[in-house]
Amino acid sequence: MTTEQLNYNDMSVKPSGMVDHLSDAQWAKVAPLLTQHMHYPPSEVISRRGDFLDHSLLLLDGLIARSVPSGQRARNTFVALQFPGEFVDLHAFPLKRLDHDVVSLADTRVAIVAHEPLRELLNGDVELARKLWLMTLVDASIHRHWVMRNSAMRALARVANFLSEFDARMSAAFGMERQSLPFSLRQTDIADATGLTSVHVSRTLRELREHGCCTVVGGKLLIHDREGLHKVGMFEAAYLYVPQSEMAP
Amino acid sequence: MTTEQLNYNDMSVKPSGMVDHLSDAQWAKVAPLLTQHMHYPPSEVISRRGDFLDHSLLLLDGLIARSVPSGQRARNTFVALQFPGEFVDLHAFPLKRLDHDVVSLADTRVAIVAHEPLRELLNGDVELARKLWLMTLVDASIHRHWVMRNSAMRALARVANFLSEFDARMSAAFGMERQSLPFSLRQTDIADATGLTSVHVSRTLRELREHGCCTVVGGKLLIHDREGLHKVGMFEAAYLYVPQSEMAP
DNA sequence: CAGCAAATTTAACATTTATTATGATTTCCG
DNA sequence: CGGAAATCATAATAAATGTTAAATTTGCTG
Repeated sequence: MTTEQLNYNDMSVKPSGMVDHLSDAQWAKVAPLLTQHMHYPPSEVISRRGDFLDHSLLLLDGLIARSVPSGQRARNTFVALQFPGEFVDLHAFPLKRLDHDVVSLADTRVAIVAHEPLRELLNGDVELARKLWLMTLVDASIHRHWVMRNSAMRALARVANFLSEFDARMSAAFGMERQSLPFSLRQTDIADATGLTSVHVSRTLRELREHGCCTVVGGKLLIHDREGLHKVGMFEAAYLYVPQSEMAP
Repeated sequence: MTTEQLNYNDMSVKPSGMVDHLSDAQWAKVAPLLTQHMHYPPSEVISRRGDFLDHSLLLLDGLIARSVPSGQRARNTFVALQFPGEFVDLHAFPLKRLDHDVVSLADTRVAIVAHEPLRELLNGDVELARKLWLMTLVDASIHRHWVMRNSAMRALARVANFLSEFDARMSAAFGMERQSLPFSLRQTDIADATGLTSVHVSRTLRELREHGCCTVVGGKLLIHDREGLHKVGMFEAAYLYVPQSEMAP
């Protein structure tokens, strides 16, 4: 569908996105561990809460949610989304036990990193180990932002901020900003991610549309006015710690 | 703010709490780095969002909030609390730049770990480095729980769950469960941590009192019915990854 | 293309939580 | 001990969001 996909098939080329925190030399050490790929259709549970994992996943293409049972409703709550070029559950390497489900939200391709060879690699490369540590800490920074967003922002700003983050992280994954992004989330998924009901998400998206900010339609997110969207959502990207090479195109 | 120089012996006993993830031998390596102590009165800003840190803090006594400007209101939002025996901002070691303020919520003592000697120590001890990585990942797991709590639980369950976590983490810090805990949070602090208004927190605490679960009064949290409190708050402690020695007394 | 299932939109209404304001209580200091 | 400031409690009201249900649209599959 897009040229970016071609790059991901060849693991010798470092994907854009989070793994851009790694130098080319570091990527050259990690890539040989990514021998096995998997493909999932949307809405597949890839790993389950409570599982003890002996491997982690690098997301190559598609979209993944990290999901926990919701406090009171029938739905789930998304505690994180992962975009192409990001590790999905690297925290399972030190932590072992998973505290959330891993669910595909699109046609999704991942590469598997077994923990045993990863341990050996990292034992011999302190700098690389620190980079991987850093990547999990960027995840944590994003978690903190989600706490703020879902605790302290009203629906309109909340959804605008969420979509701004989606846009920014997709831009990092693509290596460029776009006016039209693939968007495989349903409104119930936006609801799960923002702590709103899907009915209210529908109302809120209409508002954003009427504001002239953006439109979600037909599996696409159309950004009409990025600056306006950021303003409504009070969006500032610092918490994403996007690597340098992404910022200067 | 006051400074104290400590000798090596004061830190030779490993505190309870999060650092219990370390073996005694590992603690013996970390303790010599904790030469400088600081003391803060309540409501002091210890580090600021945007700061580039060359050190991290280990909380010895008191309570600390990690706080960000709130999305829309005049208040702040707490994205994390740290308890004695926990590192406050160890993530600043790989990440450098702080994305939140660090604020004392009680009379608070911390030990300072400079990053430079820490780097040298960790370069020579892969296992220890992995343990510190793990500690920051437990923080991240707690962040995810906060996302769920503040996104998907109603006020009563939310506050009950929050107080259950407070109890559980204080128990880990003390090395034992208590019926009466020091509780230096004001109702506005609970509001900042749960994404409610202080007025609604007041109502909610009354409800918990009337349920016979617990009472917050006079700087103390009195647990009348721990099981009932957990039930109202749907609290399950797995996400805290409390080290073994804490669980089996 | 028909027909079905899923997803979205809309409306009416209910509930939860926020806001504002005021009085009561506690805490802190001199 | 007294008085000021902070904190907490409560009430009345407003606003935001949830709930339920039905109509509409979309997308998919045969």
